[in-house]
Amino acid sequence: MSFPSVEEQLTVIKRGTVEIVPEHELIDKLKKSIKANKPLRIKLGVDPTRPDLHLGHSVILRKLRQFQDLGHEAILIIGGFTAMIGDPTGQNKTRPPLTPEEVEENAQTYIEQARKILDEEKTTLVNNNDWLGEMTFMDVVKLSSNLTVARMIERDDFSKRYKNNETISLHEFLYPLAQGQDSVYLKSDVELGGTDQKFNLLVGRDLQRSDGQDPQICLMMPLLAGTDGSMKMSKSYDNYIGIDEPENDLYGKVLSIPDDLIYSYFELVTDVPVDELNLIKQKIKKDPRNTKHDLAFTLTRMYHGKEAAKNARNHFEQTVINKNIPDDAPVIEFEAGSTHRLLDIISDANLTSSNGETKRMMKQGGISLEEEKIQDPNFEIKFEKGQELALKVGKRKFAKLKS
RNA sequence: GGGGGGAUACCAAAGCGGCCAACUGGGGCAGACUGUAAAUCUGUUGUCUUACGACUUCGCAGGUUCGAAUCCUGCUCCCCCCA
Repeated sequence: MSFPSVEEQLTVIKRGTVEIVPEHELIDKLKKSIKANKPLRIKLGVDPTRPDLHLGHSVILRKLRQFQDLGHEAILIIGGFTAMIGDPTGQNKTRPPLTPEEVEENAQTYIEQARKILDEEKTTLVNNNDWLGEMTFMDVVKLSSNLTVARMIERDDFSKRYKNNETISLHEFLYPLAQGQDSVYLKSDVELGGTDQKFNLLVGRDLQRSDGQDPQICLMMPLLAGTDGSMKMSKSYDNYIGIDEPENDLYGKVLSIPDDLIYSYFELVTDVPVDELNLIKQKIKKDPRNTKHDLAFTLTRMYHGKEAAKNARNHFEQTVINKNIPDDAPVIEFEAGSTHRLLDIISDANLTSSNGETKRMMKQGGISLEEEKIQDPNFEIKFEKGQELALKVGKRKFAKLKS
């Protein structure tokens, strides 16, 4: 196996990266790796608490993938043990610990989704419960003597919670230690993480050093902004775009991001080659509309393939721009000659959550049949043979009524 | 160990015996507008009902009262202060 030059590798590695601590050590490691023809061990720990991966997660997974493509060894740690503690990072509450069964289940879901991004063949998968779970209380005591309380409460999240009189459970202090111990155990060369992980990543360096190892490089990626454009993408803010999302939703959601996020999305979550990024920057200025469509297309293509991406674009143009009923709308069949209240049809098809909501939407003009707004809650349809009516509920729900 | 405070709809947070299905903000939904599923503006936001109205909801279980989210008792959980 041969590696690309240090220069070439750095170009890939630094794409979108916020900080490399310290960069010169990374260069040394890369040089040594080339010389010895030995891959670097790249560590990424994931928390199996939230099994739905979104583009925010993909930032870091893609970085790991890039390392794989450069020939390095990707080690994906499922935090089976650490999930039982719960990462305090960015939390203002103590997280409820998970049971081992939940961890196992979530880990499976995680891997299934991560395989869309990683090269599965070349990924070493481990569970930190295998070694952290074996440690004795004495081991933990020794390990924790490496850190001080002062240093722990320096951390933003802890000090904020402390000031606000919010609970900090003692075991939360152990999280960074556990994560750092992973690095010691795995002898990692590089650990990836979001900028919010800096503290945890640095602890790994400390612990490795005190174990006599060459400390790992910490590589921080930015937190991807969510569809609202201000907060980081997160399921709990409901501003996320899932990688499992159906193509039409994926496409549409990407289009809903604010314009000034377009570039960072290209940089962080697409497979567009590095040397095309500058071109894209120009394009955004000239033609934000189409560039954003390109972004939506690229992402849909990455997760669903080219064909699906074309369909999604088509679907968006049809439904959102032209406000038409899409071809793939679900079909509801009725007996010819029967009469039904529109209200009941909508309820039976679960297109709204209650009759009250349906009536409200009717009143507000959100329900239309064959492009005609229906505002009478008692509106009835008498079905004739061979009839096909297009029903639109709100802006995103459609159905075809057939008899 | 001692003292104090709190639990309200998706979230935050008012209400503190009838006018409360419950102020307000966020979020959601809808309409207008737009290159957009963005921004903005407007409306709306327990269930059933065309409507009148009925029913369920304010941590849990009881009680007082013509009437309780509001008062009393017990329980569960959370937080703070002192030690």
